[in-house]
Amino acid sequence: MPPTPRQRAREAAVDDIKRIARRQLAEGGAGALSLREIAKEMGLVSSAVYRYVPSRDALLTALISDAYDRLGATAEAADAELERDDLAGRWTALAGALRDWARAHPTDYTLVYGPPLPGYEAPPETYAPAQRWFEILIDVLRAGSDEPDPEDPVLCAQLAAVRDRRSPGAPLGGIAAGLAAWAQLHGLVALEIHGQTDFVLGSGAELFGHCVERQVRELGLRAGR
Amino acid sequence: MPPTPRQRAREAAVDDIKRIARRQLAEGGAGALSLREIAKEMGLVSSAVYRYVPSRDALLTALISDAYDRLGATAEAADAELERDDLAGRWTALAGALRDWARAHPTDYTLVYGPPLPGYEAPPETYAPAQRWFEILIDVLRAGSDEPDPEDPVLCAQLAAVRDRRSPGAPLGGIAAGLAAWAQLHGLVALEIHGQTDFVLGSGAELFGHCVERQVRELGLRAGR
DNA sequence: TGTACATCAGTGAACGCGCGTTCACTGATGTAC
DNA sequence: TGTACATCAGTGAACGCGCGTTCACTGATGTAC
Repeated sequence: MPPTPRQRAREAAVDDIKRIARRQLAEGGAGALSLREIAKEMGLVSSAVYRYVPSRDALLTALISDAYDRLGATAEAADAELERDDLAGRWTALAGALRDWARAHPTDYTLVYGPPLPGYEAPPETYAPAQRWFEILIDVLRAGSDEPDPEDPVLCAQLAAVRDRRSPGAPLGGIAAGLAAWAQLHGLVALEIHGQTDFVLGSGAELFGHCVERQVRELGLRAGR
Repeated sequence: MPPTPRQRAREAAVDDIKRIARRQLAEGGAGALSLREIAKEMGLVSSAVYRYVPSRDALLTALISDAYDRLGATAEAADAELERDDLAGRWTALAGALRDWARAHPTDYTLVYGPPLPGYEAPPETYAPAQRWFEILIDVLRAGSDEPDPEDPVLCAQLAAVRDRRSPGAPLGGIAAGLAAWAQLHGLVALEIHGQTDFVLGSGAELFGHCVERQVRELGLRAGR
């Protein structure tokens, strides 16, 4: 059954609310999210938003959950365009998708990977979508690399736990190198969207590309065919 | 001339204000910094804080500037304990100082490297202290590494500019590797204090140590003597 | 096709709250002669 | 050493503001018979 006009209007209103809310977050941080201001911008009286959103906190939760979802979807779309065995291409695409998405939506990136919002506890239902980008990364890593296993026994135990949960059979050295690369990608992206690479280099694109190339080489990821 | 009792009392009051302010930031983010609340905690009437601090924004500026200063001082202290030619040791110490300081003062770390505070523009006088940690890093890197120069001519031009400003004569491959390592350290620290590595590994210490060891090897940093 | 009723969107007033900042003031602490 | 004056810390009241949320309401849109 198709949605009734009322349902469509309702969904459109909720989308409007979220759109304005995201803009508020982008412009003024979490403290700037204001239901009253949203109502005003929509030409509604302040209490009317409560027809669409139960509370300010619930709206924030929805926005965070959406952000996870969008990053995951972007990553999956980028990954799906490539041959399964083109590991180098897939890694490069995933890294690029992360950077592009973060630059296009810095606020959402900060919601997902940045400092946790004070007084806000992520509800359990956001855990699974939170990990989609990471899942694909681990999937690509499954090919392994020829890095030697780390010596630290504590680290090896931690890595073994990650491996057993996500990627049985992969060598520990590869997992370690993958996590190291993951942290590097995050560092590059975070520094760039916070303006630190601009300050040092003028543009973050080239250093990012360079690092991704090195990662592909170091992780032993091969192009398919 | 020694400070008069009044001056000492004044400085103590300012320190109290900053201490409480830092706690507020840690507990509730930038939005939670409240002059009224500070006054209340000090047993003062709300207008009395204006004897010590001209405005909320000025207090915030002072806190950020303090944070840069403290990180710089911590790094310098860690670096000073080692022989000048013990490059491997100095790099490891700098990395460890960054991580320890960030873990001990996550709010200050976020002020320095995190998302810029909305509506807040860093005043020019904070630029210089902002770079102290980075300066030492570049200083250690001066020894260079045997990484080949990057191929991307745009990146090479950017790296050359950094080199000419900070470290004349260093090979471009070494600068690139140094910046890549810098981003990785930042990524590891940021992910850890935001709870992401805990989620994946349980503890970030071991992966951090592993990565720093690899960096020292890759950057070709030698122990002195 | 028409009518009775339920659902829902939106209104307008009000609640209590905490905020940054100003201002005229009191009284204590310092300084100059 | 004592006195006159300036500096400074702290008070208390007030300003105007925006916020989240509740509640009883009106009127339009849908649904069941």
